[in-house]
Amino acid sequence: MPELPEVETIARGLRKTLTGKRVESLNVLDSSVLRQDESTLRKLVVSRVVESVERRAKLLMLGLEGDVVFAFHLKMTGRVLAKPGDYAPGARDRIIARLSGAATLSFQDVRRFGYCLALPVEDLQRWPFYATLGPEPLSMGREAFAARFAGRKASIKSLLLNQCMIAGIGNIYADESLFAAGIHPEARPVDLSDERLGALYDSLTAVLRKAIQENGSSIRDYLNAEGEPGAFQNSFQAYGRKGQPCKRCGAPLQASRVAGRTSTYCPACQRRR
DNA sequence: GGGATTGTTTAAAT
DNA sequence: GATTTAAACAATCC
Repeated sequence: MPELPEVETIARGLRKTLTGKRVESLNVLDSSVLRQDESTLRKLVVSRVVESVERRAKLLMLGLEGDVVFAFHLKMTGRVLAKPGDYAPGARDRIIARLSGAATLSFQDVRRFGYCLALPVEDLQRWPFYATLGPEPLSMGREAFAARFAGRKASIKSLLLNQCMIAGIGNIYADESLFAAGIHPEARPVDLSDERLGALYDSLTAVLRKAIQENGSSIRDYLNAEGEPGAFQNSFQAYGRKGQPCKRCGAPLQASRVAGRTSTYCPACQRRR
């Protein structure tokens, strides 16, 4: 579930506690979350200082001393938590890093869909997933967004979820932004004016900013770096509200399968074209 | 126990 | 080749 706002919230929390601290040891409790040999990971991570904590798309990226990036993808149920130095690993922990200053980084994932990967920065652009990521929604701008989507014939929902088109959007924020803009998930950009695409951009960025303010959305698994849930799930207008009244017009929300996943929308406020 | 859940990759179709 | 669609996959929950 962690999408852009959740990963951004985690990054902000970790930045405060991990920046400037040195990785003293790494404990791999479940090697299935690795994308490389444990020895390679260890060589790239252990004994390096954490210089920065950033987010790109849904990736959490620790910038390490010596131009190395330690990246985490949380997929559905991953967590990255800042714990005290005496933290004892639990059943969900996959990787534990002990840092100077009595800090522990805990990478948890019940379902093990998530992964982590350390790379020298010069190899980042050779990582196909990273190299093909689309622009960041909060910094690309309204005109660039409209131009990028204009003329496309796939459903707007599938394009919003496509990380090559735009980075960091998942099912929650796709449904919420389409509701806010009054656009049907199956609408095709080719049928939408630049004005409507621009309005979608405004809705999308407003939803993302509000969600970041609220520390993300917690459905069942997401926690921020401090182990606290987010609050944006209390502001959902569409996601997961099938059958409940539209908060704008009162009509019952509908759900259908678009781009292979459940999409919840208001049949009255979000017309197909 | 079957269906739903999700982000990404891969394959297939257009 | 570009674009679009669909299926597959990971593991767990209810």
